[in-house]
Amino acid sequence: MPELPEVEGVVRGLQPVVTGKLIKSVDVSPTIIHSKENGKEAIIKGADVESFQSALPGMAIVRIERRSKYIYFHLKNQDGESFLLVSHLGMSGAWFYVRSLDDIMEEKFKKHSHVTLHFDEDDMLVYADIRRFGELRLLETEADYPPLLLMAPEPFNKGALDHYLNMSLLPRYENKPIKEFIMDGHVVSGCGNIYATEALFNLRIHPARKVKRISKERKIQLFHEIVAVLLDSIENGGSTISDYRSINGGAGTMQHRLQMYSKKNCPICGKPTKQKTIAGRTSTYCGSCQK
DNA sequence: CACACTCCCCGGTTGC
DNA sequence: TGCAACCGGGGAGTG
Ligand SMILES: [Zn+2]
Repeated sequence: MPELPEVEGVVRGLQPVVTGKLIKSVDVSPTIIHSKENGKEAIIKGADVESFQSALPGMAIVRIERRSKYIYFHLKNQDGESFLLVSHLGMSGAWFYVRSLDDIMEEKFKKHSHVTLHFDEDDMLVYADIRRFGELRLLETEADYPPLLLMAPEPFNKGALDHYLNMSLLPRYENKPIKEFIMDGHVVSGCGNIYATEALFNLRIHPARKVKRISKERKIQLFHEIVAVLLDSIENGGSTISDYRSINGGAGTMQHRLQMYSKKNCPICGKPTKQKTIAGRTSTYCGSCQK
């Protein structure tokens, strides 16, 4: 599952190879066309296939950046007008920069290639998504899709800590489990199940502890731990678990450094770890070490 | 208006 | 070998 570090890895992989490319045409898989015809918002969101497909040709990719778990492709058309192609990888999305679809080595991704941006006959960027939880949106600005404006600041930016502390005092959050709180994209950008699990374990905080039962000092420590874990993961290329792939199917090594996520035994005391569903997500923790 | 709750989107994986 | 249940990021809809 791509979280902030994994998306950062994808963006760093994309930047040198597709910045400056001019989109000549766009292919959409029959599967997606079929779903869209049945009224489903399959991958291509907020637009029908035809308008998405006809809008992109003639646009150039001028810049690529990560914002939370989203990839922003900044585009410019021939008249110099700016657009934003926003990509979220969902559970199983991946980008492949290839000469042809056959260059996608893993069959399960090749089989689920859904959107192809063609730059030339043998030069293309392919979006593959096994479970189709990902999304692509063509906007003029972020404001065209208001949820983007509600995302928490980037965790590495000044202001992110204060934002998080302020949110922790709101009625809607004070009774929430701390794990649900830090995984909420309106509170912290880009922290999903893996890194929330790690940060809480590293600080010995029980994932179900209520937000209001954590001191300000402890909350500050936790925020800094989340940042530290995210940075460590970025340095290690992210965690390659199940369907996450970096660009062109590459793998990270952070999964080998995880202490608690998907572990059977606690690395501190050796007792079997516990599992609890918090906010609909499986949460692994040590019942002895985490309070 | 704020909040709580449910549903949906999928297919690989798991378990009976 | 078959098949149903399970899982999950995050928006949208309902009450
Ligand atoms: Zn322990």
